Amino acid sequence: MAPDTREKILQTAARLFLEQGFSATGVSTICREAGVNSGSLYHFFESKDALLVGVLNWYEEHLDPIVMGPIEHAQPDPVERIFALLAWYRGNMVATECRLGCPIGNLALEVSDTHPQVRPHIDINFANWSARIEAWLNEAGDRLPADLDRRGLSKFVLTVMEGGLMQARASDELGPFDDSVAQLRAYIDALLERARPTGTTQRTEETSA
Amino acid sequence: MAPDTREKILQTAARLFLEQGFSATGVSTICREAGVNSGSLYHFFESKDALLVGVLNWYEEHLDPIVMGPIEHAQPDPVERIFALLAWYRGNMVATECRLGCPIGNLALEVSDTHPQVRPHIDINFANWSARIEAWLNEAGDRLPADLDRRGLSKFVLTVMEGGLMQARASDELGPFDDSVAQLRAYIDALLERARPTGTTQRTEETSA
DNA sequence: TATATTCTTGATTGATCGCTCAAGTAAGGA
DNA sequence: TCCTTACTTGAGCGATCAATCAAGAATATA
Repeated sequence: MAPDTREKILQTAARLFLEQGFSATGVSTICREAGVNSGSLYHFFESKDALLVGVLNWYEEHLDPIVMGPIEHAQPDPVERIFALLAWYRGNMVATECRLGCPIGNLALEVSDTHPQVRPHIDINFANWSARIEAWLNEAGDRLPADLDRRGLSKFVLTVMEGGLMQARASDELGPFDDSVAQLRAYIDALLERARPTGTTQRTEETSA
Repeated sequence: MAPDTREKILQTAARLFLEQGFSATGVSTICREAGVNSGSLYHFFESKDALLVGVLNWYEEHLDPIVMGPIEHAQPDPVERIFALLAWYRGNMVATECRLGCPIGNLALEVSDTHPQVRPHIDINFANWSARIEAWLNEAGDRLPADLDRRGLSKFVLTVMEGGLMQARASDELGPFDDSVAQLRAYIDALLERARPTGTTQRTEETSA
């Protein structure tokens, strides 16, 4: 009968780190918003840094059930799934008026250098994300060129997502994100075209010969 | 005969914000490392936030003389210039063992939401950066398809740079950055190929017919 | 030289920082 | 019932935070 105090602390900290950043968020604020005393927080986490690791583990555990799972279920086509995922992040930016962005990306730039013991946990989150993209690319089989570096392309998709979100937040406009996704679409369309047997054309999905 | 105290403060603050982040850097640390008393700092900057704006103005003024200018001079080909620029950032990452990254990108994620009066100054830095890329793409003329969205592609190049640096820092490896640049290269190669008159081939630069 | 302005000194402010701890309550097993 | 462990309480620790200010030094103009 473990209390949900720990979970409440994790979710509150995750939200505040996303809204304000790690350094700018005080432990006292986390306690107040979680409705918990500092002694309880330090019962479950030995330091603010340990709490940050807990938050990153929380994200690692919830990527599939919250993000990847629903998208895989909603979009059967592995290539379109990539753009459905990017559209999911776009939807978050619309809902927040170009705020927040990606919690892992934010922490990556804030603490990778200063907290070397935390960095690997950020790395794992990114690795899991792009590994799922790589699996989708493999699922696409010979619709993509045989000599394509699918692992490299999977990291490229993450690059596009993070870089697009960054510029969207900086400009307070979705334009740069949409521009980036459009360029990625053009690139992947060119890859699909290159892998297509000569003499065939395709405009909508599931058309062959 | 304005003293160089202000400049010393700006450069010290820029370095510390890059190494530690904005929130994690104390004003007292800036003063100590700049060899200045806090009263002097607050004589030139009315607050820590105003100092941050000063740092962003400093970056805006130095992008051309420090980064873009030398690269334009060293690489005459406008398309190769893009990859020379990316190689310049890669060189910084090699020199710092995958630390620091881009100072503007770091600040973009840390303060865009919490300091709305600072965000436009980040936006300007990004806009200047991608505007230069756009000028290079225009310089490439009909080597690129006429219907290409060159402004969108210029933002895409910034996306690739920032996303690649982020993953390089998170993984402590240049791999994801190199992967991303390689995918961008493949995309731009495809664009060059598409714009090439039929019946011609090209492998090295400055070859025609 | 006289005067005004610019810049520097550095101690000090109240607030907040991450964190501790002794005491107390709750819950489970025997 | 007794004992142990798990968890909570909340005041309080020393340190550091961003920022202030009265005083003085340096500099420029006249």
